[in-house]
Amino acid sequence: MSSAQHLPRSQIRIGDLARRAGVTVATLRFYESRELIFSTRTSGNVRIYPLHTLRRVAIIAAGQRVGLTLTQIAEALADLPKDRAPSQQHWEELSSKWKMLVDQRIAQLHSLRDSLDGCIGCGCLSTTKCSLFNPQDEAAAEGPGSRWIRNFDADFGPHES
Amino acid sequence: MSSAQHLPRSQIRIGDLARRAGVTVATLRFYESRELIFSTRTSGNVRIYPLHTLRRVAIIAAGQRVGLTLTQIAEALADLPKDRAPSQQHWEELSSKWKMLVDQRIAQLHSLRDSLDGCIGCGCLSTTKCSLFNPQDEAAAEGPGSRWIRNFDADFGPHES
DNA sequence: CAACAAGCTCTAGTTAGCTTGAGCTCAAGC
DNA sequence: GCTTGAGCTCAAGCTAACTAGAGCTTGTTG
Repeated sequence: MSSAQHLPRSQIRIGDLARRAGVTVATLRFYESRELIFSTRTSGNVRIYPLHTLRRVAIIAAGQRVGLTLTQIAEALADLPKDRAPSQQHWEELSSKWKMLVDQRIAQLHSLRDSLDGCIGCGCLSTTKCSLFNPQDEAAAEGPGSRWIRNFDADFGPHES
Repeated sequence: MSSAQHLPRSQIRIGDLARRAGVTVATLRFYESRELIFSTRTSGNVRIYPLHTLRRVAIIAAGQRVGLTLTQIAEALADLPKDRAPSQQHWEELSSKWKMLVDQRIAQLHSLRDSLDGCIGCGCLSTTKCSLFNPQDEAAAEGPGSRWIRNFDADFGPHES
């Protein structure tokens, strides 16, 4: 089971896929368990991936870069054919969608930056007055670890400390 | 231990703090365990926070919005006085630093978007030519290949701030 | 034929940021 | 004097995306 001499060029075993895709074999098995990629097995139960899985893994990485969770990526990938490389049209749809998400995220960060800008001179940090603490851009809480600001319902009261 | 009649206005119990800050009491206790906020105790072991803790919590939320981890936020907060509200200068320093981080992040997203832009018209999905997919694939030849995606976010960290 | 590399499954651990729940105390009100 | 509500501690659980390790199989090679 070492070098893939007997495999058609269009197929690849997990170790080679991992090396070429730049992830670990464990990650690939994990992706497979999450149904992001698919394999067949040899008689000896060894995973065999179609070569274009390489592309799928690349798309997964791209999706993560965009800020999507694996679940969201899985949904996107579900629209792609499992048995061959995605067509140009497939990819165009996906990448335009993702581009829009990046654009949105950029816009959010711009408004966050503006808030910080405003705050620098201000320093009030008032939950009622300060734009930093009153974002109008309802945000997609992104990943674990980064909750978006929540609504501060009250101000600091009549007697600011 | 119900309504805070007997507390000075400058102090606040955890329940009220939670309500006014828009987080749960559990979260506040968690923040305290992480040394992001501090309390004294009554004879009955009840936490008493200085009122300006409200501001500290607001700053924590702002830091999260910027994309910092609680550890990074704790470092930033360590420069603020524990016993009173931060001065305007404190806040100016903090918010300018954070603004720079947001700017960096925006720049990163811009380059990501440019990659996607390039990819949309291209559709090649070529692992050799496409700037978005450019792992060390295909030219699988070892050697200093393209650094890619996965290290993209790596330098948004606390390293020296 | 034995060694060894590559694969396999399954379970558990990691980090971050909380959340949930059990079980207990304390002070006030009816 | 008992219920109620707010608090307390400690422990465990959760989600995401993996990582690590034990223990076993498979298949090629010297």
